[in-house]
Amino acid sequence: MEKTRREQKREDTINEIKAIARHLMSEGGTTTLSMRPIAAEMRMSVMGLYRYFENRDALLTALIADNFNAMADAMENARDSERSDDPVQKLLAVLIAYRSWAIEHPVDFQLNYGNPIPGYEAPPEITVPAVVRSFVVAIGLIEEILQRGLAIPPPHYDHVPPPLEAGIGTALERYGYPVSPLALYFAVTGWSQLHGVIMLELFNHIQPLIEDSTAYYEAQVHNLLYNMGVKLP
Amino acid sequence: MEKTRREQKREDTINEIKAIARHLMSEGGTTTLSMRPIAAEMRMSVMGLYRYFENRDALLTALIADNFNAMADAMENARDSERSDDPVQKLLAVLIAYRSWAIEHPVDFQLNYGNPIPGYEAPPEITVPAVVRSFVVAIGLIEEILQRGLAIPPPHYDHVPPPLEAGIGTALERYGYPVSPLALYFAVTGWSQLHGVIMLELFNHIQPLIEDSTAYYEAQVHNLLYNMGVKLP
DNA sequence: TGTACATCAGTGAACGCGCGTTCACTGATGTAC
DNA sequence: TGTACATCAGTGAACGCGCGTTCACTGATGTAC
Repeated sequence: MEKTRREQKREDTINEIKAIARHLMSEGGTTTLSMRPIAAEMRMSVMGLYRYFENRDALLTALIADNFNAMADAMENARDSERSDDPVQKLLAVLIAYRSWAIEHPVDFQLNYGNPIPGYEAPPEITVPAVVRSFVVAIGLIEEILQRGLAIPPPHYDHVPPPLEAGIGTALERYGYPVSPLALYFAVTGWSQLHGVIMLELFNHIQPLIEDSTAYYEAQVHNLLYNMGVKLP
Repeated sequence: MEKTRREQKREDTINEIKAIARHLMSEGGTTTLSMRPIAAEMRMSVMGLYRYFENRDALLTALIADNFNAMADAMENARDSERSDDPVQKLLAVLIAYRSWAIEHPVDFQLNYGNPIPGYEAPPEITVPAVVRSFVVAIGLIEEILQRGLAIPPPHYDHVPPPLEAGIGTALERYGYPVSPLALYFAVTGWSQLHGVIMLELFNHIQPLIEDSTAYYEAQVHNLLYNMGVKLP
């Protein structure tokens, strides 16, 4: 079914609204996004916007959903376009792509992972599947690395710490993803470690100590893999 | 010199304003703090507040300075009240105290490390010394651990990665703190890793995967030390 | 192909609200002699 | 100890602004016959 002119124009307008919203957030922060400046920027009355989004929260939800999907796209793309078949190389590419996306889209990353917006809560049925998508990319590669014996974790790190076993088990059941508990544990560990690097960089906290934050992130990624017992070239 | 009744009352009022500001931020977020609700909560006219803080930004600055100092207090206190003389035990206590402070003061932590507040920038001459204080606690213990040979870092982690040497060197000169580059590098690494864990916990991102976030944090702290080559009991 | 009608895009005034800050003020507390 | 004065705490109206959303509307685009 082809798009009518009207449908096409509608889609364009929606994208324009989103783009302007992102731009305004880059200047005024994510937590104070408001409809009126968007309308002004578009040379349109405020109420015109309500033809496209039921209210401000609906616009936020659309932006957040876009962001999670774009991030997952970037990660999947990094995995699939890595020349080597080595899952270690693929994982490296995916983790690098994760930060690249965040640094190239600081406001979008902030909208998803920064302060909650007062009075707004993202509907889980929208966000959870999108988050799971990007998580699956990393965890799939970790599982493959473990199964193929490409990593030999040291004794203190070759098992899920006992107090965490229950929680990890519950999570695996809930999302029904067939993967070992250790792979999930490694994925969470890596996520939280790299998340900190990205957040500190995004808000300029780490720059006074580290000049080259790209090199710093890469060093952290290498540490992560070394500590899992992966042999890097 | 003793405080007059008036001075004492003034101090009390300032503390009351701050406490109410913190409470309001815990409900409405840090980025939308405003003067009028504070005044309302105190059953005072808005303009009364301006006797105590020149404007909203001055109030924010005071809150942020308090936070950094309280955090440094908590860390110094953990170091000094650790029974053992072992710097490894002291470092463990300090790192645990760091998270405890964040979890017990989520809004304060968010104010210092979360989204920047639109239109506001904390004056560095206030924040930098306060941040340095808490950094010094951790890095001093790391340096002692290294000097006393209590940690034998593995080959991939016993030196600052070459692309980072320059930046680390500059930072050491700037702050004039007599410590080895490797100690600073370890401190930054630990900071960024644990920062991620805390941020994800604070905004409820990690809870679906990890039930016991205290145990998770402790596992991360142990990993951190293991990877530095510290022998833990 | 032409026309009547339905749908959609966008307008503009208004409501009720909240914001930081200004200004000129009143009354209470402290101080100097 | 008493009094005149200075300082401080707090008030209340007003300014000019921005916000999300309501309502009733006009004009353009598409569709059915």
